[in-house]
Amino acid sequence: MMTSLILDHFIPYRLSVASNAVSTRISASYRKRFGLKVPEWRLIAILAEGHEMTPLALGNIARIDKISVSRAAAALITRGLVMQRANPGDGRSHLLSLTTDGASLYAEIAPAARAMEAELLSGFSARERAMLDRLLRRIAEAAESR
Amino acid sequence: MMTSLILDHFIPYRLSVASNAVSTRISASYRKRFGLKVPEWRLIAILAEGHEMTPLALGNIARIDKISVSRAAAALITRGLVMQRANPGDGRSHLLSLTTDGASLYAEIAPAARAMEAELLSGFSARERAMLDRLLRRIAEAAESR
DNA sequence: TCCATATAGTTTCATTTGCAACTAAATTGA
DNA sequence: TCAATTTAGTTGCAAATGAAACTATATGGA
Repeated sequence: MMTSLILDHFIPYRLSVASNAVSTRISASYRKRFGLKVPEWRLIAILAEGHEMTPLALGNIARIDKISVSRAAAALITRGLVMQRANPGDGRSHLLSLTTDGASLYAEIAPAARAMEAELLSGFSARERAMLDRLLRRIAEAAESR
Repeated sequence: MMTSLILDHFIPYRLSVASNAVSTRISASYRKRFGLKVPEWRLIAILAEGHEMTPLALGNIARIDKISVSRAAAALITRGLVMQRANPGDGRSHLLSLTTDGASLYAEIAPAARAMEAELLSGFSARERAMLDRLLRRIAEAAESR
């Protein structure tokens, strides 16, 4: 295929193409198999660690803005996957955690997610995976600073 | 910051975070300084190579679906940055190219884009940049296949 | 204490995006 | 040759996203 010189080695473009390709495949799978959107899946994955958490804390960890956290949390609560209780330390927010249904769903999704990742990275050596992980962290950090 | 174990080293997540961070910064800049959305910028960058091209060809190179190509091209034509002529080989499509205004705009944006990329990658060695480029290509290819 | 300001989270509204249906031209094959 | 199918591109409509306004609580300082 023909390629545009400037775009072709332009890292922001490469990043976008790679991210879209990966995200399209994986999010379609979350959606089809479990009825979850990406932000919902992220909240579940974080809450699965077992710590109660406010929407704000969740958003910070998941890198999701507060509006999306609010919507994702509302959807998960409606589905009975997440529950909330009053936050004793701050009346403006609630503490969120997984229900047993949420935990069961996570137990199903997590292996599927790992399998998809493994398939995606099947051509990569352990060194290459680690390198990719580190480079992505660094570039995200650089982009977020300032 | 606290991190979620499974998410933290999950490559699709890292990819999404990095891409969003980079894209947010860069696209805000395209938008503010030149009034261009990302797909519009991509079409311009490709057409700046000098070859007339159908929307289909543009979309394939830019990795943009045909609807977005159509909308981006329409916006660029309205702004007088891109022109079209009948495609002698196929009456269903047109051949697109930059106008002189489009070329001038590109001449302004390209250095700005390169500068932003340079800033973003200022902490990366040449080897690391090349590695990132290659790893991103490979993972996109893996995600797109099948 | 109590007012002013800041923060957490939600809701509303406008914009963006994406799918599906559509038009028009090209291709295939009987 | 001409009907059936495929392909290029656009448009209309519905869903998703994001910004700004809003509610409720918390915090900081006179």
